[in-house]
Amino acid sequence: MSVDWDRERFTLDEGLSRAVRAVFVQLYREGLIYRAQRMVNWSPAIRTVLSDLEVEEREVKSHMWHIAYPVVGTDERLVVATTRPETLLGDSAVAIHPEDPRYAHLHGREVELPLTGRRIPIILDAVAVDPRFGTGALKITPGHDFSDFDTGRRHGLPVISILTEDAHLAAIDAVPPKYRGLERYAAREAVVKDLEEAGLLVRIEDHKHVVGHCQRSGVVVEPTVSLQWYVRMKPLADPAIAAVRDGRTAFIPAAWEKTYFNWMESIRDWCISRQLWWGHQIPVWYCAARGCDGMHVDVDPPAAGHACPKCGGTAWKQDEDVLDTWFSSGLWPFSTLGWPDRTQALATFYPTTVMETGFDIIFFWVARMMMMGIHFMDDVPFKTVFLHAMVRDEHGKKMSKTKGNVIDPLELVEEHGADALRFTLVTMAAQGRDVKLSVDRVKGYREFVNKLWNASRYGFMNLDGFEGPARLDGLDLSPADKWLLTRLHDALGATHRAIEEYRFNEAALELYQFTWRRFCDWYLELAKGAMQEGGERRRAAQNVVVFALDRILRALHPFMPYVTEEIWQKLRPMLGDTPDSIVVAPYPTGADVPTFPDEAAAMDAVLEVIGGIRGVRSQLVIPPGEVVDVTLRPHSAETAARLRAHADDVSRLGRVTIAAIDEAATRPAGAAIAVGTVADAYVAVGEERLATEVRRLRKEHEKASKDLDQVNRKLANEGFLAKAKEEVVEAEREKAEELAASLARLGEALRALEA
RNA sequence: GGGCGAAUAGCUCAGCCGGAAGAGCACCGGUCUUACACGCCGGGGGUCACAGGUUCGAACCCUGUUUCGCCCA
Repeated sequence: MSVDWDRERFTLDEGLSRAVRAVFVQLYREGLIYRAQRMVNWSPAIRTVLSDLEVEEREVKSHMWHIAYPVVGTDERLVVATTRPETLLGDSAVAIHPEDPRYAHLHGREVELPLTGRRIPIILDAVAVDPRFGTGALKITPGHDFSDFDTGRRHGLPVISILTEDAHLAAIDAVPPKYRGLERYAAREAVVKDLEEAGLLVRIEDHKHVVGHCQRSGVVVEPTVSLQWYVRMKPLADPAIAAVRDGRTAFIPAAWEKTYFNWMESIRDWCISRQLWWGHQIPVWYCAARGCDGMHVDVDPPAAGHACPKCGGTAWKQDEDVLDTWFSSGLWPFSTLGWPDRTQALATFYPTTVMETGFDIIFFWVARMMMMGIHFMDDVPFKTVFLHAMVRDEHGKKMSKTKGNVIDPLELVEEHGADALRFTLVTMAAQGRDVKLSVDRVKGYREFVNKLWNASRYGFMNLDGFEGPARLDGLDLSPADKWLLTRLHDALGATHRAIEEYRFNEAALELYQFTWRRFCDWYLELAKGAMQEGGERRRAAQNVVVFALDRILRALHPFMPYVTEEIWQKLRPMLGDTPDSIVVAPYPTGADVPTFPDEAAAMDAVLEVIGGIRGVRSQLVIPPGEVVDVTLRPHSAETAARLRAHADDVSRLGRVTIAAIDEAATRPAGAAIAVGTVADAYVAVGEERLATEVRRLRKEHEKASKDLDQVNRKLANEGFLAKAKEEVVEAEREKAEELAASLARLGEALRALEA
């Protein structure tokens, strides 16, 4: 799968722009777009309104100022608590709870608004006022607070906007001249100072509260009343909810569907106009005649001489605002394919298959594509939404420039390589979890890249005289070859399945384990024998190496693109007919790799014996340079035959000389005993090491004994025998037999040594 | 305040339909064996946050608690 760059698009391209206008006009005509005067989030930094989603709530340490408002006609003072003292200049009322006995006598009275000389009413409001919170009295500033705006509407209070669009105090009657032109925080200081001097500041408390910040600029958002365009969301959201509920679109990981539902079901209308200089200008033209509110809403501007339906005027002025960028992004799945024209591309590619993106824009983008796609195309925009993990810093924090905790991927690439970084990200991106990027792991996987390179190098070094193309038929494949091919088949199958299920980390780890643990650690070591031997054995090993490398490289390519392409290009001459680049080579599924289950199992037995010998050597501290005698005692004639066939491999990889392979062999003097499930190995370590060997065997004996007890307890449990699945019981029985046999031989070995 | 998720080896993380715990790094011992010391061989290390429950059997399912993270108000 690769990118079709011919289809690269920018949302401000002409075609997409036409789609945006067409959508706006249709939604307007359907009554789904409307214009309204409301309280909005205003960013004084970039001087535009923001949608709810663009506002980031953050907890900030601030203060709660308690301010006394003198009650008109009495000596009393009504104390209100506020986090924004400067906004008192725009207060329209003070609210108390109608049933609060403390204030019952104040019903119907007025207070004098400090610093202004204005009088404002005391109103009764059971919705906004919680008598248990603070002083039970609340200043109402409908021009600068969401909740106060609603309260103001309930009581018909005037809305006073005291701030300019860059959050300075405005030159209006409500604002005393001395404060005009002050920035909002400077105004706060001035107001607090003046209140204190006037004796109206009762006290200041420390207070933590949540404040909206502009996502883009970081400044505190200013709630402001203004006239904006909105999309009515519910009629669009309902079908989009249904589409996910009935499985027409599925989220992976599925847990995100909850997030989607949660938001969609409590969706609010979307403010789409923005006061920015760039973007899609709103396709609405207003009649320029004074006092006329005629409008022209269309894909194209009014033609010359087009008369206003209300006043007959012919002068028009387009709305200066532009649309929220997500408005055009929401059309992406069909606007990029030529909509509103019914193009061939649209017919071919819509609905699309997979949408891959970050969970942080499920609301911004995914949900809106769903809504717009269903509304305008009558079908979902994609069948699957795959949400990848998000890379966080080592402490799990979201990286951000303002926090300064960004790990620059280019630096990591510089240090460890692009392949290592990509592979690390894939292995760490388990479904539903975020990635805490660990540099140590990148280092670790860089070594994997290096390992692959060296393994290939070894392969090429042994290919002199090899003609190609690599093939598996007509060869005298050794058990080691067959073992490798069988394991390759399984690994590729497991990898392929994992990819199909979007478990990319499992796919990558499967290939890592196979490549390093099986291909490099075992097969290439085993193949050294064949390579040295020459003849047919060498020819078989060469073919298998080339065949396996080709599959490994192709399978790893999506995870380590550079090194795999580099090596693969060197391999190509030995592969016969291939595409020019690994990028377009078919992805291996393992289906075409032959398997030999019996030989593979036989080989595993041989590997177990080698492992046993190595374990004894290492634990008794016999240096690798020291080649020692070993006598093998297979537990069956079958194993005996296998070990004879692989005697060379056993001696080379175990660094031993095989003295005998005999089912009736007994321990020679001075030998340690590697007890295995298929064979025991008597390793000549010398009398001086036997004391250590006794300790080692005792430990093994103890462990086997403990394991056996556990299994036996299970098998003695009637509930287990009655209710567990048959194959589980059978597996436990086999385990018990194996352990009992090992235990017996370990006991025998110990007695022999202790005698 | 509501919702979602996490807690597993010293660190970073896997662990599928419930059958007795895995990787990478780090650590310890041995080793420059003719692809690779960025390597090879071997080893130690876990009360799966806590408390209950369901089950023959729980890291996994249920309930509660604690801590942390994210989203929404």
